[in-house]
Amino acid sequence: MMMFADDGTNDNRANENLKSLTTLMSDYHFSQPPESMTIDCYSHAYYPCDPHWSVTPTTVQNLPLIINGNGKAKPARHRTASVAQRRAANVRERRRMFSLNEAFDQLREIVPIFAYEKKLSRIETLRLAIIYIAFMTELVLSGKTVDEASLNANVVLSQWTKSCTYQMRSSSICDDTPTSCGSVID
DNA sequence: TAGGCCATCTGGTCCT
DNA sequence: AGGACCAGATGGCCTA
Repeated sequence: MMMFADDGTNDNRANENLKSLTTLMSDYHFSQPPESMTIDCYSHAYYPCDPHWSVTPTTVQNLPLIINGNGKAKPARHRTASVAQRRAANVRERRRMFSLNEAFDQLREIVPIFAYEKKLSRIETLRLAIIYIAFMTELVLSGKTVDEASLNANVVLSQWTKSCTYQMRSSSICDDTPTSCGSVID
């Protein structure tokens, strides 16, 4: 369920998201739950009523035990969130994801791409960043002088990213590790 | 039309 | 108790 209007282009998505977020910060706007849902259900229509959530506080005496990572049993946490609290959590989550996407945008500006006319997806950005870091590390460890490195780095890096982005697009050469692209410093 | 990508909602867990 | 973080689920949009 899309809560926001989506113009369908990546170029405008960030601005649209920013506007949507700004709107949400000042005036919550949520779709209403279907009439078929009970009052105890939250606005999200995908989920049925969860007995572990309640709009009214209750005791924890009758809650089921859950086993945590240490193998210890403890009472399931009874969430006594109101609809307003759940919606506030949704807003926080949207804000968090917006922040995450901002960081991805910053990373896209840093990672060099020469042959990629399309905006890098998040996973492509991460993979290319990993490879880029490996490349620069290898450059430093190669023992070349600063002048040699600066003289050759752009050329080598350009050729390398052209190859890598092309192959990344057509298949998944960089799926595994940075070393899968091989050494680029000779 | 299938698959990839993304935004969003949600509940669980951990931390303060 | 509440917030941050995370992963699963879902639906919309876009592209090959």
